[in-house]
Amino acid sequence: MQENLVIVESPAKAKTIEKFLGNDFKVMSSYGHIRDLKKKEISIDMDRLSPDYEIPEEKQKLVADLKAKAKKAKQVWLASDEDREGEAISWHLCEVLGLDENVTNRIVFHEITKPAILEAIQHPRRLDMNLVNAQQARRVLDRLVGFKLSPVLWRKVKPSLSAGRVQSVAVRLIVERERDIQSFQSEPYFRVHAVFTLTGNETETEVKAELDTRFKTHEEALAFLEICKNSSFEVSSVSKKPLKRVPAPPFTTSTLQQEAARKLGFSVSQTMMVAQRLYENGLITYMRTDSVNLSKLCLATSKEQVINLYGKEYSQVRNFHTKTKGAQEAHEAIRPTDMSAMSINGSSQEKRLYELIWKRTAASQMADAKIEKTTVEISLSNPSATSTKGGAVKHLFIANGEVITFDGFLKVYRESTDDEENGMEEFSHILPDLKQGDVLQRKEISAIERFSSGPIRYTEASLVHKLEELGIGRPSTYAPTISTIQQREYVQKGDKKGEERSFSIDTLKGDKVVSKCKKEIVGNEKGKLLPTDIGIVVNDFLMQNFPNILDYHFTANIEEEFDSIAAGKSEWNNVIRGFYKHFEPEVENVINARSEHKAGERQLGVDPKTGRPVYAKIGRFGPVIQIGDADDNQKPEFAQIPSDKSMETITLDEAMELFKLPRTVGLYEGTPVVIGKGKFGPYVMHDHKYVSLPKTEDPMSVTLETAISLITEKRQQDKERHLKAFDENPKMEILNGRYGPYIVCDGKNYRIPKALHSKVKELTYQECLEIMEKTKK
DNA sequence: CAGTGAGCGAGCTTCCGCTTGACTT
Repeated sequence: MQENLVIVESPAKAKTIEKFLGNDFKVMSSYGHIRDLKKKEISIDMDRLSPDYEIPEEKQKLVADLKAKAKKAKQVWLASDEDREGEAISWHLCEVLGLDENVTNRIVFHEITKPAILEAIQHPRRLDMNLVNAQQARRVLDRLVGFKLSPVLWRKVKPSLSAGRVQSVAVRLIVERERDIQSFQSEPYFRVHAVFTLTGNETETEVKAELDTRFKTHEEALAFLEICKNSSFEVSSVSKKPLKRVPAPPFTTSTLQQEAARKLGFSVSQTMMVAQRLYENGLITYMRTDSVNLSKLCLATSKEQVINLYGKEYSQVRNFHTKTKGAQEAHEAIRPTDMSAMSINGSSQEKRLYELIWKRTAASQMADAKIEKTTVEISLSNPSATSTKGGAVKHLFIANGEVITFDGFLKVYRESTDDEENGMEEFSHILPDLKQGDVLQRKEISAIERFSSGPIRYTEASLVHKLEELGIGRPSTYAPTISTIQQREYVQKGDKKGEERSFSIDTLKGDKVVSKCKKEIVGNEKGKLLPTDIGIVVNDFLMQNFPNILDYHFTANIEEEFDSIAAGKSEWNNVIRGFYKHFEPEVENVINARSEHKAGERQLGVDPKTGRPVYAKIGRFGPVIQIGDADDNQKPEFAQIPSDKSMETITLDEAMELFKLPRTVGLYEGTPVVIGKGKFGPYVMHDHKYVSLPKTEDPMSVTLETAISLITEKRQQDKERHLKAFDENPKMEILNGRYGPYIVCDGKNYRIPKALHSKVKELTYQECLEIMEKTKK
């Protein structure tokens, strides 16, 4: 029996540490927190503001096990993470396992290496109750905010909604960004590009340059091209400047999520799932971290690897420091556990994520990239322009060239940006050797119309980045927060279709200016976060009634108070009381404010036929249009607002359109024939069966006759659908679908080769099995 | 790839942070 029991948070960590510690030590895991506020109740005594903890059902067995092992051990070592949450986990362990907090050993380490663990064992300390209390304050505050605000939303907006310190700010960011985009006015401007030629000894090289001025109007741009017509061009200066690029720090959770999204197209939760597997297989360090620190061991092996692979001049050992607000740095940066493995075995996703992590880590230990930037100024002189304006033409063409003189870390890794327009090109542009006084020939000069671009929508990953910047949320909650706001339908991940826009290009070539008008699609965005009507209404409601909670600095400010508790300068109950004193009456006021109307409700006008009021509002099941009031003697009518319209902007006319369908066109076989509109377009419904309306038919004017013919046509089709059944296997059938005959078996579909289409009815059971086998992959 | 589609009438919903479960033979 081991004399020592060490308790850590993660089972994978426990396994590794046990190897370092020898036979006297048993290492177990708490699997995170073992105790929490009750799930379904507020669980806080409102008079004393004291929390009421319980061990959740799913943790009972584990806790019993820990208890038994702790009893047998002579010495228990609490080795949860060195941050607020970790300290609290240790305290809960003390309480639950019946350990004396005044004597129990508390140890911490920031990296899972043998020396770090042995070092930690040498320097145990006692539990830090101030830190524990800071955590209790954090926990209680979040519960109060969440469990007091959410019910207000149930009453004023829609049941089952939620609000919280983190998620509500995330939604706010998205709603405000969307409004910024809507109100952005794009302005046109004109940039001038030139292609010159330099005639040397029997060679002719091209020089591309851009004018240093952007014109506001088409007229100015054309006037400038006119000046160019009989201008001469000369290199007026050449300057060379060395630049350097430095590698990005190693990955944290947030930067890993961003880069995996940009480079691999992973969603935030996908990244975390793949990383979790890599971690469990011992391939990378812990994936939920805000630290950019690397262990000494990693620095040493990285150095060795870089020198081996790329040579000594590529190596540069670097230590990085975290700048992120509120970072708690309980772990290392995310890195391969063994830098000598450049790649691993595993699924393709695992391989790709691992390689990304390897490259980022290696690059962080590599030399700066050196770049030589050349700037060439090309002046133009025009005799006639000079005479009219009394001076030389004031504009200059600028040609920029960048040559990588030493690639350094760029050999393995370059960080991406969210700005898709500026990709790699800025680097590789090479200029010919030019000298001051060189005369250039103009080949082509074009004025291209461009448009100022507004803010861009958030992606999952860029939202995480923003939250981190504001100090809101933690590495373990970024992914869950992103999914919560989508689950609540505050936000949707979707595509925003671009709009077509035309722009002008005027090109001066020879003595002629050729004008063209081209078209482009702009603003096409994929996988961006868009606010829904519900998200907008909830946000506006919370902003109006609880602006302090939604304040972007609320978390940062309250964190200062938690820090003060952790430093022993304030008492945690007082901090919570101070907050609740203001918060509670606000909640009471809002919930008691008697109002006939739901949040976000808007009257569009009156129904032209009946004169009853028409509203847009969030109904029991989402955004609806309502005609009439609930207390009318005539019941109100409802229609769902389709997803391509928004509650904020829908007009009375558009709203009234919604009530024109479904409409009954008549009776057939004694039951009504109804024309409706579903999510797949207009349809005919009769006797609980549906037939899609062809695009050529207008749902508003389609007649009973055509509807009936569609119904009978469909019946005929259904009859012909079942081509063949088999006695051998009732689950197998040959069906006729939109794309011809196919085999369906146990819910799965298999295509039949074209050559057999004419004789599908003769296919035997055996033959079908063969086809299925072949088309499986 | 292989068909889809309504209207909803009691009781419950909800927070943020830690961490991975998964009953047998």
